Amino acid sequence: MGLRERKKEKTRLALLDAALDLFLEQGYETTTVEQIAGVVDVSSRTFFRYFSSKEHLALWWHDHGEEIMQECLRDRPLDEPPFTSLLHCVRAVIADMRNSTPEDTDRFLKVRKLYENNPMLVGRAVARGSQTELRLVEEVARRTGRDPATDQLPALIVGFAMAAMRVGFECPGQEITDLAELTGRMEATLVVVEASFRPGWDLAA
Amino acid sequence: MGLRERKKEKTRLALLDAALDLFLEQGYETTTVEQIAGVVDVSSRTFFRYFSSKEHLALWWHDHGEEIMQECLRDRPLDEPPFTSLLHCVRAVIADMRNSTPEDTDRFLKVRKLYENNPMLVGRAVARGSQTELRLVEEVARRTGRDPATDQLPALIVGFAMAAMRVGFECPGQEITDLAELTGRMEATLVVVEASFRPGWDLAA
DNA sequence: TTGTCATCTGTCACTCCCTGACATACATTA
DNA sequence: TAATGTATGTCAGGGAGTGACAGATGACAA
Repeated sequence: MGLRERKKEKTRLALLDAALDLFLEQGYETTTVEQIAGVVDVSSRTFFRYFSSKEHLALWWHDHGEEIMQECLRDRPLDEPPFTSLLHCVRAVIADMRNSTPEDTDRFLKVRKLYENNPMLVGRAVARGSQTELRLVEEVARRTGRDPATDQLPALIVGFAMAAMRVGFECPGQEITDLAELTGRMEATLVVVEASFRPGWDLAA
Repeated sequence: MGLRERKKEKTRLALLDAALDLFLEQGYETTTVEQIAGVVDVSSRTFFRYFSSKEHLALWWHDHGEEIMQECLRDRPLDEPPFTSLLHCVRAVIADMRNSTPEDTDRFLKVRKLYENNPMLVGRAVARGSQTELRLVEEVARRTGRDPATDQLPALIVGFAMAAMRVGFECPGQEITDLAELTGRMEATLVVVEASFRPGWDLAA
């Protein structure tokens, strides 16, 4: 990896960290792009070359998680019930969080705190991930031989799985200072979810 | 109702209709507030006095639906399982759509079409409704004697119910020109949802 | 009818988000 | 070291959204 790429990555992470800290200090809305760029000593224009929008920063982990889910889904056996597959994908996201660097660990916790302070950001994450969600629906439909145009079940399966992941990640109203605590809660949520559905519901006629 | 209020309501609806038509004709992003205001012959400043944002227009039905859900939940018997209560609330929203004026009927169909063309707007709706969703979680927790801070079940219950409503309303990839078709699909989705959960899951220990 | 009062509206000026274009500075590679 | 490609800063500008102020228009009482 050349000097150029190293510098880019460094700037990218510096922007991300500066933004997360400012968001938590003085609020998401009141923090301007100019401020964030100022901390890292780059121009606002450069900021937008690294992150397509201010939102993009706050939704950093979400983008990453969606990639993992898509990859993971492709690797699941075809005869596995689709909802089970998706919960495996959520667990893959959790595993990735567990295997992350200490720096990324801090970022996960900060993002969670940010979501707690700004619940609307969760919705913005849904908005940003709408394309991915559609692709997941397509994939689930393909794997189960269903037509997503006339059959809402694939959309329901994906919708429920994503809702489960969000609820697990948010942990509203709790002081969470440890990644293990966060991932533990996410796991616990998945266990509750698994016990909530009727066996075979995601393969119903 | 005085002339003043009638004029206001007229302007409000004119803005809404002009916006929906423009959104469907030339796209949501490319339509400017100035254009919408221009059609109705008011200033952009006045537009923002009627709708707090451009998004607010597109999310008109969503705001309305959330109000109904909150009211409805309060009227449900306390001994009813919470998820069942919420599905009743969704049905109250559907009933309201069925009882709406022909003008509102057109608007429902246009909004649905708009969501189909711009899936990210669904997420924006989630973002806008995040406060309401939190209140629903609080209410479900209160009614079931749970602590939303340590117990994710209330959040899951609400998350699943809202996901069900969204999936039913979206009807991705389908030509829908009739309100009865739309409400029928939403009902059908709810029936699928009701059959998917294990009895008593929303009261689990 | 008229005058007063409340409210609605338009204009203006402003901040912030975000983008395209262009010139410059820098890293890479030969 | 020279040539090339990429990253950055500056500048200009559009669109969303807001605060302040003045003028227009309904509401209402005398």
